[in-house]
Amino acid sequence: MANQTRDQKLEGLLSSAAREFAQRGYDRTSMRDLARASGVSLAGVYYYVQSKEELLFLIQSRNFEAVIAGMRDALRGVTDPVERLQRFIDNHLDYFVSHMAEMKVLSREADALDGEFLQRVNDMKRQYTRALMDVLADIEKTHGPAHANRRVAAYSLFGMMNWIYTWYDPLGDVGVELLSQNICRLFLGGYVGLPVSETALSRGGAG
Amino acid sequence: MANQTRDQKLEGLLSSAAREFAQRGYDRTSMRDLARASGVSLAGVYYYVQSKEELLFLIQSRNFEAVIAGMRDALRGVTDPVERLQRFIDNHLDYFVSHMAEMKVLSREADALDGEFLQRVNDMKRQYTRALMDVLADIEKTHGPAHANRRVAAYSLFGMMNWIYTWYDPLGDVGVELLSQNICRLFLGGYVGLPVSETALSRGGAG
DNA sequence: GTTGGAGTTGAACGAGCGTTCGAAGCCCCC
DNA sequence: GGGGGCTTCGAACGCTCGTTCAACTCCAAC
Repeated sequence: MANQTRDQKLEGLLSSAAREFAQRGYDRTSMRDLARASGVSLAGVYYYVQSKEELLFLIQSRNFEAVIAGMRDALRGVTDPVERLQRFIDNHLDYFVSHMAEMKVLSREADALDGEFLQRVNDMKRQYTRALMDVLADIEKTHGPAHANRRVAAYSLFGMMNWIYTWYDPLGDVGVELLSQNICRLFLGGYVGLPVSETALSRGGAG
Repeated sequence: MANQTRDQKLEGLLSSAAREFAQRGYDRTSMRDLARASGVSLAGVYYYVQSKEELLFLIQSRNFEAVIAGMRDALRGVTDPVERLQRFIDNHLDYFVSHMAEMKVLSREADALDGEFLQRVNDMKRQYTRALMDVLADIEKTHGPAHANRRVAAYSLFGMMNWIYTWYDPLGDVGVELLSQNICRLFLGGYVGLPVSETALSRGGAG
């Protein structure tokens, strides 16, 4: 291994920490585990990072920032609301699948942070959620009334997308393109495109 | 407090443990926290339970069993595939919302278990997933070709439903009936009922 | 009144945790 | 060849963790 700059070494530390956190979970992973995994001594880790919590924060915030920046790029100049949504979903899933460990940590260890760290990540969450809800509002304007509450729909879409950390295998037979297309279609048109007024969809008694 | 049977005390322990695990997370919650929360001494907890891990297992398996049993009850005798799906979703969300702490623990601490404990919970997961996929297969038979891969659709639906532990407030202005109706409609008909063949839904280049 | 088992406890154990720190290694520049 | 700032490290600190166990209380049965 040739010499690396300080930033490069921090990057490497973050990346192997993300892998460890994703595999064992944040709390079950010790700083000694991280040291071993990244080939530094235990004390050496603290030269790059002030605390274990900061390590988690850096993983979460850097990747969330990248997702948001990618989303803004992907939507820039696109005016058709449906295409905007499609790009939102594509960006999210592309980034998720190609940064599985980091995004698993971001999704699963959401409330392992405290104080200002937590606040800053939550700010990004609000920002990102707002962006999706704005896209949904545009879609409603052009494609008629929605079949569901906008906020419920937004969180449901995030649920579909983020839940993949529990089951999706990037090396399996479902490629990320198919995954993205499937989720996009599911969200926009449903599993079988059943009209909302369908009798069976009304709730209440069994009759 | 009147005298309680051993089973009732275990039940109470499990219930306050679920609350603590849901709030602080399994790993960050100590046996001393649980003792304090359930009004027993630290050693007293071990009279009812063999280990912290067994405590987590009992929370997960008992509630998962209840969800599965409720689902079988809800589907019994119902033949219309769409209504079967609706009841599957209703049962899942009703139970989830009325047992938020337990279900949050079940959803989030999925891989904190080891060995046989993990295996037994995973068996239930397979069983439950299989049941949903069978319902989806029935729907395809009666309502034409699906707009998405069946496995992806099943996991997406679980994602929508389980993700609620990150955002849903049972005391907020979205009641569980509305939530269930929304998710059911979203899954079956999509957000705005867009036909799958819609040009904007085809993927590929930006053009 | 004594016995015995169920329920409960305080105190302790060894282990592992996150973090710190003084000292050593390294390498470029004078 | 020697000074000086990055970088790395072994060793330790204080603390909390999950778990154990002998001893205690309580109360129904005899």
